Amino acid sequence: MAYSILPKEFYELPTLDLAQKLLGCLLVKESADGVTSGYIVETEAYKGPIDRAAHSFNYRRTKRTEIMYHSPGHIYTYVMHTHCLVNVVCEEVDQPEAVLIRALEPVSGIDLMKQRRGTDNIKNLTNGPGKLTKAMNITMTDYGNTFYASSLYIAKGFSPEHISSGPRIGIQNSGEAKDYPWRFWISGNPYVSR
DNA sequence: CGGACGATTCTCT
DNA sequence: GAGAATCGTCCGG
Repeated sequence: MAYSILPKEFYELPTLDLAQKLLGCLLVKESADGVTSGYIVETEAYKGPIDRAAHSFNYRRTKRTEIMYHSPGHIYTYVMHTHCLVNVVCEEVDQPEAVLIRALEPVSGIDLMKQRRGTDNIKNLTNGPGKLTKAMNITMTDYGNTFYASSLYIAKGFSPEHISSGPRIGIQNSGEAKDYPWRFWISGNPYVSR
């Protein structure tokens, strides 16, 4: 194992804190055709109970959101249109909050990412939540596993010099929640989605 | 069982 | 900036 996997204790932080602490960490996926990895450069926090933009708003509990009620560090994958999105489950059991991973800076397995994405433009491989899952072959089969004990895991990376924050993206119909500044990214990083 | 609805992306204009 | 692609989940009948 070449990377230092973060232990499950790492995830025992408030959602907004964890969303920022995940920036700079290394997301790694081991699959049959190779290993891909990238630094997390952009995240969004979804605080279910009080957040109209979250699937788990007001403790809404369905088959899909069930995993958010589990312990922190679980993997929540979700199919949106034709794409799969990946989240880190946060907070204690029965507290349905999560952090969406929106963008990565490619580190290894770049040729494989290019092949899966059908482009040679490195900046276009993982600069969006649906793009990075395709580049790394993250699918619904990862749903319910954990980021500290599966073929999809998060390892120690670097500490960003400066973090920016702002409103989240793609949630225009979420009332007052659309203005919450719960999107975080590494300032100046060229792989941020927008 | 049918219909509405996206935490998106790509392709034009 | 607008529109289509396209499909699992969820809810109402």
